[in-house]
Amino acid sequence: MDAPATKPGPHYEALLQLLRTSESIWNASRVFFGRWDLSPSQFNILNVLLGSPDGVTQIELSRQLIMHRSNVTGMIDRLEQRRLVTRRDNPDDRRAYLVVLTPAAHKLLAEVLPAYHGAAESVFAGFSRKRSQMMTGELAKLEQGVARFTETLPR
Amino acid sequence: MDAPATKPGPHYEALLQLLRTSESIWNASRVFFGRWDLSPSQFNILNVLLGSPDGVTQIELSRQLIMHRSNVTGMIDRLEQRRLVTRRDNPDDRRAYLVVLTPAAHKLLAEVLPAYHGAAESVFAGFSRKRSQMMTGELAKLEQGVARFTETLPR
DNA sequence: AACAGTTTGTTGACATATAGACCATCTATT
DNA sequence: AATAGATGGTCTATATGTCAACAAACTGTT
Repeated sequence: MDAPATKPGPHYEALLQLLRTSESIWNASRVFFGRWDLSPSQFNILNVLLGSPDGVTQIELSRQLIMHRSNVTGMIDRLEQRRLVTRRDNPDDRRAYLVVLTPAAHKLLAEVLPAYHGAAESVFAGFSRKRSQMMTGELAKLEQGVARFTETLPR
Repeated sequence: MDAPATKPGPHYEALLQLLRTSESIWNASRVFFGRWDLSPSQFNILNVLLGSPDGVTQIELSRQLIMHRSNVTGMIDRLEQRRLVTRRDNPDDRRAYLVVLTPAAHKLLAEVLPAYHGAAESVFAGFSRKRSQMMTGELAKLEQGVARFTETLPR
């Protein structure tokens, strides 16, 4: 008899389903962005940069995308090699760069973004706008629950 | 004027929120499982194996966990080094192993699982059971939408 | 039985991710 | 001004992930 001694319950089920769903979205997005030779993570970086024409420091990118700063180094390296971003010197802080999009990246995003929005619509076919809004609210609340929980953890 | 020409809409918002929420759950789970020196991915493998006492082939693991089979090789390698799983020869198919949990892994999971279920409850504090069930249903439906969409993609 | 096509696991190349150490630089306190 | 502490970016080591190519073994057809 080595069955687990605890019964999962609907909260646990929801958690697993959430992770499963997001994983399938992430995988689908990899195929989707592959048409432009982009990874989902690369797209996310470009997307953040689009909102800040004056440039964003790498540490700021790491915060917005919830990744370690050492990871940003390599991501920006590869995007720079592909001439999609440039590291601009920051006169206010000689430690930090300001990462900005190149014109080529703007052109690329002008093509990708509408397709991405369209893809979202297609995935949510059968969901009313109201239902999506409800879902966003629930997920945001759940995210707060996660944050609350994280603070109770050691380390 | 280089603002994006498309308006996102609530479906798009929900998609982004879903990805954000699941990312924060994943990060929280990394800290959580760290107490037992496990990564979330390692836990997921052990969790699947727990449900199949007769063992699971690596390709089957890759399907259930939605990862490439080449990734399973390394994951099982490391889990085997830590003596949490063993590769058992499969008489019915000499290409494939049957991966099974060691007694040590059973012991570990008996400690981790209740804590994990408890963590799920804590994260979902403020959600009724019914609401979580609703959410599971919505997410499952969304996952189907993703699958449908994926089939429309080239490649 | 022989063959073609498929499937399983491994390998190598690479991208993406964390963590820690390190240096240069910034900030605050004295 | 000097210095102590914090911060930004990089580097190394390692884990996790994809993909393509390969060998061994399986399956179905003839």
